[in-house]
Amino acid sequence: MTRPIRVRYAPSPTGHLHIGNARTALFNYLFARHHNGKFIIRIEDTDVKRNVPGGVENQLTYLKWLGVDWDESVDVGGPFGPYYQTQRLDIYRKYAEQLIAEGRAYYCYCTEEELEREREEQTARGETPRYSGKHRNLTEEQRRAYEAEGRVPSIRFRVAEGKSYTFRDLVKGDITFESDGIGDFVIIKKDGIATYNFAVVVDDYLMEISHVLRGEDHISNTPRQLMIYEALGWEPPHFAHMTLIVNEQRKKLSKRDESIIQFIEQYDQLGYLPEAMFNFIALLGWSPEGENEIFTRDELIAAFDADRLSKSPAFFDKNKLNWMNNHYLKKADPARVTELAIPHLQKAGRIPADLDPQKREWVQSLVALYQEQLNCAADIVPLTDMFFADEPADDEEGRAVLAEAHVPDVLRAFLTQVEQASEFTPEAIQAMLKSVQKDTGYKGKQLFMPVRVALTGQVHGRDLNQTIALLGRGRVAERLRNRLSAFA
RNA sequence: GGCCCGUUGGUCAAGGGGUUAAGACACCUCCCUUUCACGGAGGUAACAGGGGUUCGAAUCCCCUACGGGUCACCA
Repeated sequence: MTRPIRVRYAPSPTGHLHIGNARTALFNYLFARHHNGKFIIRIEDTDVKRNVPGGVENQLTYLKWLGVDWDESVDVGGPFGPYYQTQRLDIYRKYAEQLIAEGRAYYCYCTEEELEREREEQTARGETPRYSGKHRNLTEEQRRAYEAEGRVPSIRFRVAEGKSYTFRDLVKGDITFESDGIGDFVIIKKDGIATYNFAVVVDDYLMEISHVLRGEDHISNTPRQLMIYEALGWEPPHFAHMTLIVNEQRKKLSKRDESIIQFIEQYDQLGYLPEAMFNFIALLGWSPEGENEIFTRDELIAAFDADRLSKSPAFFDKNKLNWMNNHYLKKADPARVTELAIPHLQKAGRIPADLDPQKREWVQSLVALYQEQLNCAADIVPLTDMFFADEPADDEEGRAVLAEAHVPDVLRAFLTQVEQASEFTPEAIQAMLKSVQKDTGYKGKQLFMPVRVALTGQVHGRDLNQTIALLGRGRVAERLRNRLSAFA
């Protein structure tokens, strides 16, 4: 308990940084930083077939993007390396052999097909599928016979009978498993590579990990790991199993789930802010004391407390994420938001790939005008449709406004002002509308709505003076004329 | 199916024997605003069900229901 705090995030490089993994990494990071401990990233690449090229880089890149940093890993090294499990194979083998020598593990020559058949039979009988222990006590002679057949063994851990294993989970409290529910499990695969349950124990021990914070889906792995700690005579770390993140169907977020964007990279591409993602993810399965929900990274480090980890599943509420990102976006420097928005406008073909200074300034003003409405930078495209369309697209409410009898009078008076204007700034436009009010006698909604809808097609929108200024005199005059001729 | 875990407003989510049962999102009302937003102030609304234990249960225990996780030579 008094040993130094060392925690780790141990992803398998099977894909891009997933929201659930990011959460695990984040909580480990917060825990480490809160306690002035070390945060380690270890790559669990023992399933060689599933490793994908670039998987490690993507994980690290987007962790950095989120604002997470680490003390030891594959890129920065550290005193407990190597940090790729496939570079630690000899270590696992050594401990596996030790277990064999002590009778705690044994060679198993069963083939894939034999095991499969066994499982099917058990399932058919309504039993829990589990290894029968067939090769538990092979004689030396039997072993030689299998070897002669050319069969390659795996190594299985010999699970004790009639024992129970209890651990104190920092989130769930005491959890107990009976060993009888667990069959002898493989620790070294036929290909000579350690399985997850074995490698994780050896590494966590050798890397002096003090606390294991991981997803609740690992609870049922814990007794197996406890058995290995026991067999090797090692003291296990403290465990904390965090609730899963679920979708609106209350199911664990799966990578195939279409309803929720799953990867951090995608949020980056859509123009979500890293500090908003950090804040949002930190609240997934954890809650701070007090009422505030907006936190900087340092505030979260200061506030983080594993005792406040939630027991019930965390729902990934994209509405709330949007609200939170919007909150950060509103406060962000307009220049920064503009940089985020530009690629989206370019991709949509709204603005040229290389912007001249004048156009750039216009885009900056456009983004600034819409900044407080953006849930993410990509929203700029649909929100500004009417600046780029030939004609504004009228919605239903807009059509109702235009049907009012006084509309042509207002538009005509405003057109006159526009044609005579010497400048076209928001201030000038405000003055023009004031004149229209004087000339026509219409004010308030009666005045503004016809102008707004005539120019934008909608009753909702941003500040009218600025909208008109950004539209530009030419387009404004043209739209007004088109509207008026439609009335005629 | 076995084993494990969970269940507080429409949605998240605090609270772990005595509370007017927080707060956020959404929604509604009002204020600000000559339009639209932003912002501000209010409001509606919850302890899955049944048994215990207790002077007292959302909180502790048991059962039921529902939801989830896991049962690999994946991690």
